[in-house]
Amino acid sequence: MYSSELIKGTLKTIVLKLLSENDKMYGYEITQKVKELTGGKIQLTEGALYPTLHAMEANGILTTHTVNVGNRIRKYYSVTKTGKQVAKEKVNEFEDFMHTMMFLLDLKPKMG
Amino acid sequence: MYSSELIKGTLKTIVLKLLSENDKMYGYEITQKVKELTGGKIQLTEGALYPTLHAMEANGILTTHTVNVGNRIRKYYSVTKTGKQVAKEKVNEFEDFMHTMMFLLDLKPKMG
DNA sequence: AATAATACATAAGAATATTATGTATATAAA
DNA sequence: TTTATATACATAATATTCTTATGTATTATT
Repeated sequence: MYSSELIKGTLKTIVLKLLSENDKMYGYEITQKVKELTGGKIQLTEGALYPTLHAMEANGILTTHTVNVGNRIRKYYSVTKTGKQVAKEKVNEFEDFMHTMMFLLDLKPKMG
Repeated sequence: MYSSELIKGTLKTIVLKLLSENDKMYGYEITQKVKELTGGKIQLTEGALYPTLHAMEANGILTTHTVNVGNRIRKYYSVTKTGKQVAKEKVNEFEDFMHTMMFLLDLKPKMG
């Protein structure tokens, strides 16, 4: 598990990337998939995930449809056309940022 | 310039890395160095930087000495022995995190 | 019967950053 | 010469984002 501050700001990027590759996923499924894919190193909390999903739906980035599975509710999220664009931009921005950070963190001292 | 949420949580890592490679730097110098090294893509704000520096000093990660340059004050920060260890850990953790994120973001869809 | 897993949601509080404001000197431009 | 920009610190109000806690409810496991 990474320190919480490290992961801040990456939640939307992670969720949008996953959703843009799997045409529908529900909240709990997203948490499990991320946990599985990262070997438990990233565990999304519900308190962070659900409000973010709601916000992205309100912003037209995601759409939902609710399904009853037995007696339980399952709310599937999908990226809209706009959402796909946002997902691409987010991922591109993050990759750019990672390169910048790699440069910064590998930086040799510049004396004087 | 990156979206602000993207940079959240990386401030300490950036500052500690820079300070662990340059045995002393002052706040304004740090903002300028980061701006220069990232081609303006990361611009630390004073409102974020100074409180963080103060906190790290209070935690024994940094030490300071103040110098008068002309009639202006300049407060130099240096990493302590503890701080060097923390810097290494922060950078290592970030590199690990970046690899995890690269994997996640390059992820191919797993249908079914 | 009790616990863990599935599945949603929200509220209180903590942490971190943005934006705005303040002080003050030094330099460059109009 | 006065105005704007750069240097250099600091803090307060606000906003954002996350953690932790709480709540409801079903299903599966021990």
